[in-house]
Amino acid sequence: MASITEVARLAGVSVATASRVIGATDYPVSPATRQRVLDAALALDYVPNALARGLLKSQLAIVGVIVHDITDPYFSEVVRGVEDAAAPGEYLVITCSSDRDPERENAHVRLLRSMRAAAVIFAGSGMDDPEHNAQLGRHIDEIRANGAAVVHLSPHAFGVPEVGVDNAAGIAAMVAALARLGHRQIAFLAGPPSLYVARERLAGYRRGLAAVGIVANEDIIRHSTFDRGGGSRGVDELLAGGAEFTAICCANDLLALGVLERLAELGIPVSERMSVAGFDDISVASMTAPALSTVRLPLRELGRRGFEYAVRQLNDEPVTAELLPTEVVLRDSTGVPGRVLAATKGIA
Amino acid sequence: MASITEVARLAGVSVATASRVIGATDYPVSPATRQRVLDAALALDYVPNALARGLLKSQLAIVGVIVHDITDPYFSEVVRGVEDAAAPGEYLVITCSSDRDPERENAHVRLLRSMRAAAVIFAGSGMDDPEHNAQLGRHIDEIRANGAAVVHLSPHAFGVPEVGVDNAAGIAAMVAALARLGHRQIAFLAGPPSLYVARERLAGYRRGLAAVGIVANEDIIRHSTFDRGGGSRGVDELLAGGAEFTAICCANDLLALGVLERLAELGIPVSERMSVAGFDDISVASMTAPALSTVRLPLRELGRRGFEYAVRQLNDEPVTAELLPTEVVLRDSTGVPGRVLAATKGIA
DNA sequence: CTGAAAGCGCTTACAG
DNA sequence: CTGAAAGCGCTTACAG
Repeated sequence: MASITEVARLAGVSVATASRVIGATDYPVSPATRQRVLDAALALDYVPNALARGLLKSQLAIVGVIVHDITDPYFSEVVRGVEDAAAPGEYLVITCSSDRDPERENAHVRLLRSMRAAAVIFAGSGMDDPEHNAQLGRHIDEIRANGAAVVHLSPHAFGVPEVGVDNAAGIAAMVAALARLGHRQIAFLAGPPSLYVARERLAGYRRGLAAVGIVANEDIIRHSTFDRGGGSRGVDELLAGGAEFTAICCANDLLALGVLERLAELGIPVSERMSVAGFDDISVASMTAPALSTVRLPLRELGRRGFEYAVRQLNDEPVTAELLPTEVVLRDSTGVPGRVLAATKGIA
Repeated sequence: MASITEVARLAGVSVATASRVIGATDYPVSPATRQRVLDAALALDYVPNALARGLLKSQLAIVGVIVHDITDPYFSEVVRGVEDAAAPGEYLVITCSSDRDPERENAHVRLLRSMRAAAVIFAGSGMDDPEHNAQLGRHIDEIRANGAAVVHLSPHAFGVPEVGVDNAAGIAAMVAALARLGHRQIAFLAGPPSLYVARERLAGYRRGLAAVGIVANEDIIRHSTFDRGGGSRGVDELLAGGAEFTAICCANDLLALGVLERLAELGIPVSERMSVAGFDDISVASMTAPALSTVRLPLRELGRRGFEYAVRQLNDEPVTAELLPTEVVLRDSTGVPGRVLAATKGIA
């Protein structure tokens, strides 16, 4: 691969001059000289060595995105947003699936530091794990001290996300929608208790209930993993619990998908006998049968804004945390409990 | 961030010695000295500068994966496989969503070259676009000349994938399965004609038909985009065509998902009146209603093997192209045409 | 407007 | 076993 030295030689100028036209700075170079350098670069198919440049600036034009799992539609959507925002500035994006494993997350962040990534975006929620957070905090301090940006898109150990979503308000809005349909006994599948985002959503559920004057029944609130399996198991636990409920509100869509599956296996018709609501509005949500009612999160936008926030930080521009709006999307998995129940009886 | 110079100073050794213990080479260093360097590195939270190292080797421990769209489950699954295989060797993976746009693809590959990526994996199929391929070919030559690896996971302009899947055999197997169910009029949604992988799959369809002695009816073969919209439009085109068919075989799952949606809108029951088959077995395939019959591709394994192939190339180990097995998975979207048709008539 | 030179943080012959 | 020094490919004061 041709280096700038060869370009300079071919153009008959010094490397300093070559660097000034390649670097596209506003440093004055005579038009004739500039053209000769450009011609030489083209002739040699010159591609600047980003490593050399990065070594000098102690920064590479890459942004790392730490996700739980890139195959989880929530995260791939966020990553796509980051990619889209990063492309114009010629940043490349590195994805790191951590599986919420502190070891993996640390290893990735360390590698990102070693490559002097310009920014690290934590797409997923933090976990309540003091030891891990201490280590993570040290990494983050070093990254920032090095002039790179750190952005969180979900609640984490060190506070509020720089760019996020109002999880509590979103869930509360769904609870309100369910209540408006007539539901009073709304179960909640809460996700992992150690995840800050799950805690926010649980708080939103309680707040939503309180807002419509319903007393929370702890027997129909279940913690779970944040995947389909958790939803499926949640249904079994709820049913085994014996308490009555006409709707299951889930802390994310993956749980709701598992609930839908399990309910189908059990022969319990949705929404006739049971309403089911998700949260996130991942792309599959509209493709299930019945189509899932959920709360739409502007996932791609979240990624995009997250990157833009990072760039502003890099440029020392003023930044303020922002909260993106959520929206309740009622599809076919939710319905009126009373009326539909009657219809079911009629059939049976 | 501490540099190796500071580590050396703190340990009271030369940078050469420090480098030798940090670099974990087998170069002999006395145990006592080694320990002092290790202690110093730990005390300073030393993270080696990958850019300096990369500048020397003209190679960074990153692997770029060019995908069509990271939010497409096919690709996120492949990327996850690459990530999993890359983690032990401390490689980071860069994802590039090109949207099958030559400009974007070129820009990404160029950036990957500028960062001296150790490997570039083309996850998606090549396109029949001579101008673009010429440019791409130049990039690939340069990358390889630079000692980096290039791997294709799907057919491309320059030949067969280094690690791939037998698309034609896979589709042919599905056609055989459909024929075994009794279908004789099997429509085919073929995807974009310019995509090499789509051509392979179309060839597989023809071969599968021939194998069971069915003469292909060109009226029920339609090209399309490779997304849900293409499937939906395909149904309309097929229906408008007037030719009879009892099954729709799709060149990928996304098309099949669109077919399922459109058929549901039209009130045509699957599989009672129409059998639908996909290809890829992306995770959603098992979650649709009815669950999609499809051909399973070992997507994650494809990514994993692709990376391993790249590593072997980097180490100058002997490599041979490999084809991963596919498997027909019959779920609920396919059924016997005759029998079910009769049942439908009985109801109607 | 142009160029010579220092230096970013490493690794690796080379010498001892 | 240890260290001094060159050099990877750039950018950027500094001098002219």
